Amino acid sequence: MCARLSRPFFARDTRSVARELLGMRLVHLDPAAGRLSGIIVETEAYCPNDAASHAFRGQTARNTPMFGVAGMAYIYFIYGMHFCFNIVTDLATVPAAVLIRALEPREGIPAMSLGRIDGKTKPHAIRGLCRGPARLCKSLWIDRALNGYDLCQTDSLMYVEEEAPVADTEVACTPRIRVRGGSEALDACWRWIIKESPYLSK
DNA sequence: ATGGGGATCGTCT
DNA sequence: GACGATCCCCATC
Repeated sequence: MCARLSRPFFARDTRSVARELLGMRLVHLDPAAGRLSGIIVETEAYCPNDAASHAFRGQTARNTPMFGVAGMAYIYFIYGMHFCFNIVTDLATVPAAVLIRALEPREGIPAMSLGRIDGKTKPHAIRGLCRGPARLCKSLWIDRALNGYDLCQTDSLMYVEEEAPVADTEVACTPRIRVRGGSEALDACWRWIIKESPYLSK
């Protein structure tokens, strides 16, 4: 119980990692907010040689974490106001990552709601706190400061905790949300969900 | 329940 | 200079 997923878990085929992350617990021990966590219910794989991946056209300043070590956070800023959280996978020389798209909120729910209050955004019902990649970042107090953070250090403040595996019968895969890059990238079923979860995006 | 548009800025062409 | 691995609000049905 309470084992943290270690680097070998992430240093594997990206699609397997995306599938097996379902049901695991993402934890952030935020110095100000305290212990925040949720069960992963929706993921997307961004694979090597994937036209929809930020790494597809080579290394740049933004995507540098994807070229780093498996188990690192890759956090990017999008639409001028949102962050999205990925975990780097596969081998160091083959850039790939899993986007975490939705969580079932578990611990620190009052602090999650607090994190959403920025003067513009209204408080959310629990169901909406982590439903979507940008919403879960906001609720878990994840931002630019954690870009490149290693989730696999023994004293890490952000990590994935092992939970009971989710059976194949509870899982489905679909095309990814809002990606570009040609029919192969559009059609590939590289988004994994826990079918009956009420906490999915979209 | 569903759909359109605005917000807002870092990144790459 | 364009646009994005998004979200929220409001209008309409």
